[in-house]
Amino acid sequence: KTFRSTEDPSVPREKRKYVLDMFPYPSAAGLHVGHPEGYFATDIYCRYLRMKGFQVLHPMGFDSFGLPAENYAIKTGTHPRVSTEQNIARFTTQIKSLGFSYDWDRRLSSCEPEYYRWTQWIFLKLWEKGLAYEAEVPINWCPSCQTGLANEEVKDGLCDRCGTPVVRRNLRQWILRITAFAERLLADLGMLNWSDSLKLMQTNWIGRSEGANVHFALESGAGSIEVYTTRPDTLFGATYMVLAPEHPLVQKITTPAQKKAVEDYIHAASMKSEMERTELAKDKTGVFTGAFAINPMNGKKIPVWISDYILISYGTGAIMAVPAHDERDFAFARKFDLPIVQVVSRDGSAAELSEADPTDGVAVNSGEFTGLPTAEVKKRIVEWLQKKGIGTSAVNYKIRDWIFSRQRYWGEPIPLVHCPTDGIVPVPYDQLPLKLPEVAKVVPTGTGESPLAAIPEWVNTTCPKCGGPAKRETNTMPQWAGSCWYYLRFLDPGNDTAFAAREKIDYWMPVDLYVGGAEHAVLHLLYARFWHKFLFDEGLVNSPEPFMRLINQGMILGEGGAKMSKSLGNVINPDDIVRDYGADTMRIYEMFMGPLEVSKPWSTRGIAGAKRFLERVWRTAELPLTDEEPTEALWRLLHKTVKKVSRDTDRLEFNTAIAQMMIFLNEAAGLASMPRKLWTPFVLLLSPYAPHLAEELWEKLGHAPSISRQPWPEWEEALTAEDSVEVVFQVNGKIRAKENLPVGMPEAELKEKAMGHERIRELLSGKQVRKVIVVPNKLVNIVAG
RNA sequence: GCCGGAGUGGUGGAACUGGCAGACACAGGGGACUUAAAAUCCCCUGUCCCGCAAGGGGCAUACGGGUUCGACCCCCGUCUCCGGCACCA
Repeated sequence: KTFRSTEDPSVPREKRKYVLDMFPYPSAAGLHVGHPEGYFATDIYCRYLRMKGFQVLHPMGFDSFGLPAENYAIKTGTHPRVSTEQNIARFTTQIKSLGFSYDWDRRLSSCEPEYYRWTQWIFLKLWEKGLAYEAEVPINWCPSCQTGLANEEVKDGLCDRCGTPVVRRNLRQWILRITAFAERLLADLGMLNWSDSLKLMQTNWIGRSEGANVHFALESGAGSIEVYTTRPDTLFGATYMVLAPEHPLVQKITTPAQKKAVEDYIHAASMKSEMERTELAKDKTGVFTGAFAINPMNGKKIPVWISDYILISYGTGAIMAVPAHDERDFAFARKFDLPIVQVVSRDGSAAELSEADPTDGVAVNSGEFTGLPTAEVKKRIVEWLQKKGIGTSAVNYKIRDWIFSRQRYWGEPIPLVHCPTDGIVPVPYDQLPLKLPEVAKVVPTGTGESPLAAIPEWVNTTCPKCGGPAKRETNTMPQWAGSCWYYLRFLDPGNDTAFAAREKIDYWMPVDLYVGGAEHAVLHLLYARFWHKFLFDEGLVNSPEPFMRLINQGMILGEGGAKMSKSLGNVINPDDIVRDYGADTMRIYEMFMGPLEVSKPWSTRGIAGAKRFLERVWRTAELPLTDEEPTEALWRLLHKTVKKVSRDTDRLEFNTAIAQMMIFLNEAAGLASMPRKLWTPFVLLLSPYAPHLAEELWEKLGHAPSISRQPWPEWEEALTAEDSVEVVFQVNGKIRAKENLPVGMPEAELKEKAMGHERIRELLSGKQVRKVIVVPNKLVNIVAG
């Protein structure tokens, strides 16, 4: 069944909602119970919104390019399309069995040519604007996956996908200039309704820092070394310098006596894997180049070293070392017996340091700046450097450009051609999609090149510009390319003249609610924001950000609280749950487990409880219906329930909404006959949560289908308020008595009631009343001693 | 190491803005129905102490302090678990 969503311009913007799930990668393992958790949440929310009169867009698709399919294809000698299609069919069946209200007419799959045509189109736009460039750079190479990886795909020196240690390898790569957007990716986090922890993760990943670039003249007079520092205030304490082994100056400045040692070191450093570098982080290594530079502040001669603790890719690839105030420099100085000079002190006195002290304080040993606080010294030294023309303030980011090419078959071909006369030439837009060549099976090359390189009929082509012989780019795009813009294609999936019509983008975008796992914090969620900002700059979309509100659903853990994993044998298959308990029970159970964002363990007992609740609903529905008025108490309880379920559903607090429905049912189940006036609204409240059951109950009430198109019930505020409350009487903050009193009793009267209470009088006898605090409708606290 | 988040009964969790801690469920105990079992329905269920009982009192939201008439909630310190980053100058 499809819940079609259409654009209706008469619907005001605030009555339209785009609610999106992260589209799944159709793995061979099939759906996992964790998958639907987020889908249930968005589905309940969408059903609720539709009943509240919203126009809702709620699509589903598949992120279907990727390594597992290709690896499986290589192993079995088939085509990845075959297993991908099988997996998609299985996922679709599974998803459909769970009762989601998706608009299936908008289904898309990122590996289909009609889809990746536009992924290639956007890539070409990036290339035209100079945001995609080719370079031979040392990259993270996974020997098992036989492909390069982006920085974001390496965790603890291991391949994020297969856990193999990553090695460094120089390869020609296509790279996207995400760093050009670093400042905006950071600043615009402010406009997003995302969790603070997620925003912080992106903030840290972008890693902005402020400091200065400073030139240190070489003693030989042959130029200078430029460094980046966040602590220009410690310039007086710079007692040596260090270059990254790959720094271009190394060759120029190394003295003949040191040449051999330096070359050996560079060779050894280049052989180290990411893992080795990380593990050896504590033990510093390095070699003296034989050259010296001059500290511009005090004119002292300082030695220039090389070490792999300096990264060529950050800042200028060179540092001034201030061992007194930087841990790494301190360790290095200790190891190689280099001088340590304190230039910042907490109390103004200088003493022997036993470890680096990076905290702010007051300058010491700093010439004219001595005695000034750190912040002031920073400012003045940068001014001084600027005046001298040897330094300037600077900003740096940790984020690197995005290594965008993969040496694999199952991805979008990069639509560029290498021509001997014209260089790099784009495939013309009217020739997109540039389709993957049909192959019987995928064969890895083993050379670090894509399997596409081994298909001469495909590689050899003609140059679109000059018509001469040329070669196709053989790298493909990474898994993340397709997910950078799929939310836009959902708006207009059949469009063959644009990735989406502008009026549809204007109608729906940006996404109002986006739900998915937290594992994409610095991958998909960063990449998609980058592409979206580019499209925004090009005037192709209407918003600077794609996802206004984002929720990360918590993980569903195994029965004991451990992560579900094949090796532990604690994986729950949703098919079994649907078969044994039904989709509605699974929906209710997963939503009742706890807050959406929190990780929580699966419980077979718990799901039995959810089933019991729905069975009880069914039995209650079998009570004879009457048109009589319900009792006052039940009528009030109903209004309270409508209010609470509405409010909680609106806030995505489904667990407490379900609890309230249980409270209502516990009362209503005891009746001898059921007033329609009571039961009809309850069934409506239940319908987003248990749509199958609710649909049946709706018909049982004598209505035509479908309940999903009925208006959401209203409540009367007056009926949700009690007319009396239990007011607590405290003596010195301890509860000593309670009394049922009318709502709204004035403070003076409450105080009188409390003071007059027999038990309170007893406790107060012989004591002096010092103070009485009255909180209307809540409590009276008598302070006495 | 750095940066986050969390810690509440036997279990999952609830508690809105600092105002009755433990809603709702699960598990457990007792009872009804039944030849019996399942299912269902009803009652009890944080913990310790006093009391035959009705009842009363103490202690309890990781731990130790603080602010407040009053703290799961705010502040300081400690511990544990989870997540992220990790030579970023």
